[in-house]
Amino acid sequence: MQKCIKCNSVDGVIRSGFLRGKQRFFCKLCNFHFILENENARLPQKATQATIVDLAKHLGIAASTVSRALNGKADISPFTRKAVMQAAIDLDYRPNLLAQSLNKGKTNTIGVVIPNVELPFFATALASIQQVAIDTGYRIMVCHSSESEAIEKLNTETLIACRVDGLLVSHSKETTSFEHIQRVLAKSIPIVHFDRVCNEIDTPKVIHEDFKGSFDLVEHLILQGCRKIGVMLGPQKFYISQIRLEGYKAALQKYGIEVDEKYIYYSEMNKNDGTKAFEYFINLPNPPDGLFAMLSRNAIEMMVEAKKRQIKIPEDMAFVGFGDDILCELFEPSLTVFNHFPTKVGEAAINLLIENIKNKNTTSSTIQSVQGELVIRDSSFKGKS
Amino acid sequence: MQKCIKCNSVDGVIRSGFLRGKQRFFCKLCNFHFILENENARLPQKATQATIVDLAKHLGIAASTVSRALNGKADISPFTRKAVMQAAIDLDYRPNLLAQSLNKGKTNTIGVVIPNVELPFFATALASIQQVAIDTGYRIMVCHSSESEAIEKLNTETLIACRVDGLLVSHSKETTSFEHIQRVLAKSIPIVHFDRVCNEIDTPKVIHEDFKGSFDLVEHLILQGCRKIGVMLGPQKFYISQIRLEGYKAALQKYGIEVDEKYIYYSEMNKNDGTKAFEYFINLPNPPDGLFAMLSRNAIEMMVEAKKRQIKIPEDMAFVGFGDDILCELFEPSLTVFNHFPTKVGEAAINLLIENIKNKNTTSSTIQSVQGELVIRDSSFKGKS
DNA sequence: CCAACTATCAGAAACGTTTGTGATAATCAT
DNA sequence: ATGATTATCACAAACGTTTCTGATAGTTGG
Repeated sequence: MQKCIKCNSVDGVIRSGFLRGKQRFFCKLCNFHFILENENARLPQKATQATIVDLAKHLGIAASTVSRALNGKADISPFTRKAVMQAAIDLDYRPNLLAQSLNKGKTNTIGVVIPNVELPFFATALASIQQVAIDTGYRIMVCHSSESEAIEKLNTETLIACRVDGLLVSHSKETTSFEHIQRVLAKSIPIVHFDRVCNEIDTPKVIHEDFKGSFDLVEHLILQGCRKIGVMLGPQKFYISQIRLEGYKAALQKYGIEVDEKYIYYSEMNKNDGTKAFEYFINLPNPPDGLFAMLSRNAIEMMVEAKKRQIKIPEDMAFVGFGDDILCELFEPSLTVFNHFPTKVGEAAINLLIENIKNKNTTSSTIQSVQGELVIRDSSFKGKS
Repeated sequence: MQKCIKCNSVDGVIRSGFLRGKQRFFCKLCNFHFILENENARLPQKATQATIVDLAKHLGIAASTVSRALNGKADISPFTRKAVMQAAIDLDYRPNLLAQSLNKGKTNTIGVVIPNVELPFFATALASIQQVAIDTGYRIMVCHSSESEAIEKLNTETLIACRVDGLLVSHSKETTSFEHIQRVLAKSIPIVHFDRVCNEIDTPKVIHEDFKGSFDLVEHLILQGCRKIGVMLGPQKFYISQIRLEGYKAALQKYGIEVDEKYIYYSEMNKNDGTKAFEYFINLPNPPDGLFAMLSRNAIEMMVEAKKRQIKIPEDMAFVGFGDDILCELFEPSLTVFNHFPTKVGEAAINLLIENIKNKNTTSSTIQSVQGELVIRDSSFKGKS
């Protein structure tokens, strides 16, 4: 029925079970098990990338010697070393980082989880993170969650599956459960939160002055004469929303202004939410004379609406936003903002993480706050100081 | 002198060479070589991450069985499979992607090289690339070159050292030599260029309509009555600069307008180069009545300068730019642009790459052009059509 | 000249997977 | 009951490195 692939005889061949879905045979004559392979399974494979073993064979020496020569270890004669180096160039050898990492137990790679690269804050922070990483010999692997909790969790899994040495995390706006972070901690993988941190878990964090920035902006509005100050926040559960709201309230309290819930507007931080927020505020029985938006983009969207309605800025209505941006500077009127220096935040975060990777003593519960700066511009400045 | 670490005797121990800088000993009694270890070298290591072998030991079966059970292969009894699955949960097992990739010879990872995430075009393109990657089961590893040729080459090396399955490349503005790309090709690693492509090497490319976009913008200016049209480009050697310049010239030619070299300005595409360019143009003996900038950010910088000088836009001077952006839409006057749809470019690029990874038949020299769209706004529209 | 020492290298194990092959006990058919 | 067949698993090799251990030939010193 079936020729034995070893002795070519037909007589002794019997069927012998199924292996991975395929019929298996057994030749009683040569005492050999086999399966019929489909022919094209064994294509030549064209090994394109030279390995250490290739170098070793090429030179007629042991692979271990090649490795030591390449890595500049002792125990190698100058002659051998030179030969190995030359062979590496000739064969265009590149070390396989996968194998190296597997062997060494570390990847020299840092995983970065951010909600959205299209937000200028994260783009800039990311750029600075990458720069520091390069300078310190690390690679980064960036995942963005597109503001989705599910994707954020997926990304975290992926990164720990890739065995990154550490994690830099900024949560999506909809993230409310943090088991994925707990799991990272349980495996004692160093992690640092930045910007959108999670206050329910004890991790090192780098934040900016959310409270102070918010406070300063609102105080500035008050000093410019505003008394009815509206605030546009992100989602209500969102940690940053809460902190910034506290800053807002504190400033009002300092000047004896009562907090009116009607002046607090929560949003999903989507593209045209500023427009919606303005609609809301302007239709209040007693519209605000000052508006503070958590994202400066939203503040600008609101100003666009205000200009459409011939509202004078800043006289009739003043605007301030959180986070600086080229748009804030170039828009007319230019927007008063609290600059939270994304570059500094990124740098602080990765430096803290690298430190934690190196000294395994997991100095957690460090909280670094990056100093920000109030930038007063035309959208709110009425000449008072 | 030195106690043997095996038989604890002192008599038979002699020095025997140096190994990696450390004194080596030999015990003649137990015929054993050894080196003095520093104590803290052998710290417990606290293996935190469970492996397949851990699962196997825990269940008292072979590692291969565990692997097959986890991967849903045949040959596993339902009972065993269930036990393995449960153990995987109990021990919080995560497959080691490094080991998997090393074994399989592929990483399911795509390397992305971009010049700068802070440019809106690349941020948006990157977001769409990541989305497609997730949907198709790939990971991406992003490196940005910060517009530096050296870093770009470094990044390319890193990515091929990580054994990515394919490469998505957009060159830095200063890249003029392409050996690093040649090397990638030599190793037959699939590669796709997008946006800032390299026309000297035969690779699949995804571009947008640089020529047509440029042509349309300039033609639009002409139709609005402009006759002296200045153009602000990137570096002269930069491929995109050349193509867009050709579109500019073609439009002038179509309407019988002579090309004047004085109206061509090259820049480094830095932050305030728009301001410098405007200084240049406005100080010409015969200043332009229309300005076309290769980056819309630069166009807006020029408009800021123009407004400072009370120049009426678009009556006295009209502006257009390449690439759309929220800033273009919100700035006043809003900027006429050629939208080149970064999302589409990113999607097309990664789809093309994945196709090339799967069918190894390297269908190179494919050039896909993503259709763009002229968006006419206030900065140039004078009522004529 | 011989023991002690040195420089240089080879071999093997390990990192965590996947997969090809062989082995065993149980089941089936006659 | 016995030989054919099946289901299930174990074992080992392989991926490309690094590193530990041991082996060899050569060198030194008295």
